[in-house]
Amino acid sequence: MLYAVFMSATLPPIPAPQEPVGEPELLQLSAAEDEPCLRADAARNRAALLEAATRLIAEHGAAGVTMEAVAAAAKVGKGTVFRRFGDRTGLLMALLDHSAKKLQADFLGGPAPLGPGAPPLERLRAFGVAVLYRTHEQLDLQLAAQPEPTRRFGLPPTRALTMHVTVLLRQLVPDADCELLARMLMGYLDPALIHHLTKQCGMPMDRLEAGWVDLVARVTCTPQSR
Amino acid sequence: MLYAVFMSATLPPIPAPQEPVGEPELLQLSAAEDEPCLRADAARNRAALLEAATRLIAEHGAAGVTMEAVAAAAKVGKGTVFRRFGDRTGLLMALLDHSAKKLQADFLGGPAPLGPGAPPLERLRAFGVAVLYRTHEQLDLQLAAQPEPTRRFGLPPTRALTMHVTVLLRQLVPDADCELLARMLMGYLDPALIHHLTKQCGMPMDRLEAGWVDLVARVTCTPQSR
DNA sequence: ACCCTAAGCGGACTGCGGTCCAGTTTTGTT
DNA sequence: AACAAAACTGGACCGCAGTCCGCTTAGGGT
Repeated sequence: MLYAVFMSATLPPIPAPQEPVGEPELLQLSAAEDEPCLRADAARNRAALLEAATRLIAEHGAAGVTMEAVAAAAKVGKGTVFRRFGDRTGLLMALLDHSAKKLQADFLGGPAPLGPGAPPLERLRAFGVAVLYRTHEQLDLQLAAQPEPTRRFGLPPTRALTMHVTVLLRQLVPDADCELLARMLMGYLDPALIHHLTKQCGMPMDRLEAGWVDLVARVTCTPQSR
Repeated sequence: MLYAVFMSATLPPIPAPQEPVGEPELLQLSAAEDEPCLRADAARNRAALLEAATRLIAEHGAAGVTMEAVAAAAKVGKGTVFRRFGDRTGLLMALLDHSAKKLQADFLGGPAPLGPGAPPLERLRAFGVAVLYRTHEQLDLQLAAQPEPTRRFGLPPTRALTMHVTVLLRQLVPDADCELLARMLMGYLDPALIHHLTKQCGMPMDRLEAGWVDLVARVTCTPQSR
């Protein structure tokens, strides 16, 4: 289960500080393909680093993942870690990459009700529930991987999800401001919020799930509220 | 305009790491009253620190506010800053304290449509718009003051706002899960989101405002969508 | 006016994220 | 096989948030 992860890449080798674009642009499905084949040794080190990070998380929780520790555990210099992943957040996101890709594949081409084939409303419901549980499973990692507020919404994975929701919404409520609505719905799925509601307020997941369904119903002005 | 700010306190002198409570508890209006009268010198230093911080922000932006720099500018030891404000976030939040208190007073006891006296729906609309613009005015500070994800939702100011929305919602849609709905609506007002939409996507504030009104309409199942 | 104690103070110290660059390895070219 | 450019490496180095602890001082009690 691990090795697939180690081989998939997310970030450009040297992520030049990319200026955010003013216009929402076309869906950038596979945000990867940024790795124009690493040099042999680099690839090896990359895998070693991800493996080390995984081990450290398992042992000391996501909080215990120090860049220096990961470097040491992978028997590699600190600079190498940064060169490969840009920063701490980048490393952690690389660990989430596998599951992110899978989710994306599921709702883009997987079986109904998540994938195409089901009516939009059902897909939207299923989407929220799927994200909800995925996030719940990986809470600590998701939280630790949260970048500084300024970048939170610009990252490829988030944008892909938001875009998907936007598209579904456009089918359901064509004459609303679907971009805003989508952003909003995504807010409900924010890892930090899920953490707060479940861990700090003690809400069970069913309630969050029901909340999502209800929310979708309200936003789309569908009946069946609760 | 400045001095009122410097005199109002927000944080307990030595903020013991408070465990978050499992139960949502009663509205804790004035989250202050935590300062059981500082010693004269301490109060003086506190004011000096806030003033220094304000100056630094004006000169170098919120990003340039280093704890050491603030301490130096206020001619005070670094330890003093931390003792007084707990951490960087605490210091920045103290700077926002004044405007937070004002907002709170406005919707708790101020004139309609924000305060009591207007029907709940109007109040809710007005509330969102008010928060929207307040946040927009202080964007950099608000962003910089954003705590780590784990604490984002537990802080007194946020809780007060959420509670207010919850109460309004209960009047509007009594048999919905108003807590979740409120949390959701608050998500739309997240400083990070506002920053992203306005600064990175170039949306004008009117659109966000319209988005809020529409959102409220949908969530409460009121007509007048758009 | 003096003293005693708790509150406050400051700056040395630690740990981590992130940068830098001189040196090394890989890979394509002739 | 030899070479040169490009890519990668490692660890010294920097700045900042946050901690710690011995010293100072305010201010109530007598």
